[in-house]
Amino acid sequence: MKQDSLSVRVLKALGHPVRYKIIKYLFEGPKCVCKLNENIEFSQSNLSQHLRILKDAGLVTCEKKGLNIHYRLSSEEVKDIIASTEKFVSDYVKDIR
Amino acid sequence: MKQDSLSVRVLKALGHPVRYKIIKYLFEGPKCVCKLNENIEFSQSNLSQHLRILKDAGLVTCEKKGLNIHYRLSSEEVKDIIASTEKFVSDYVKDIR
DNA sequence: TTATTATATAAGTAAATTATAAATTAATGA
DNA sequence: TCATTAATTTATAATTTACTTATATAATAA
Repeated sequence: MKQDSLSVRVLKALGHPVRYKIIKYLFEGPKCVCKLNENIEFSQSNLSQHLRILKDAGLVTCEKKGLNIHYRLSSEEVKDIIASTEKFVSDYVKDIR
Repeated sequence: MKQDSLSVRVLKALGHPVRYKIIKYLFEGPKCVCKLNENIEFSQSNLSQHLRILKDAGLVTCEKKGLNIHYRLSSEEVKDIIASTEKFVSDYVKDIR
């Protein structure tokens, strides 16, 4: 049941447009916060908080490089979660609204 | 980008302990609401609202059978989303807290 | 037709989440 | 050392979500 609540945390972390976008952007490889910030429509502070949620869920890790901090997917398996979700959506979810 | 927001909706729907539990229970096959209700610690009304969120996300469908309503997974692909999440969690997420 | 059962909806409220702004920390360079 | 830059943390306001209670709907049985 502990396992389940960790899964819920992961899904919840992914279930927000900004965090989803960050994760997909990290598919390309590690990015520093300043780079991520260019793609986010909100404040840098807000980005930082979303990154912490992703980190707490275990989805990303980070590494300091001088003044910058580089974030990356913690595992290639993160991509599988996104892939299965997108597969499901494109096969079964009709675009109502 | 519309595709992405549907994916976010799916992930968000799954990212709640009650809804996650419902989905996993439906792995066994279709269940009527009264049966689902036995496994949920909250009110029937609350269950009903969670079911609507799952339905709006396209994760479940329902069918009336007399007085009862049976819910089922809309697709076997829903299981893949859960499976990839659990795989990730068991491989990479350490059990802090 | 009336009562009963199963489920959904509505309205209200408490709790959680999201975003902003301001303050703080840490690394680097002058 | 002081200033600058990158990022985090803290506080808080705004919004959203979750749950409860009460009410409504729809199918069936009496």
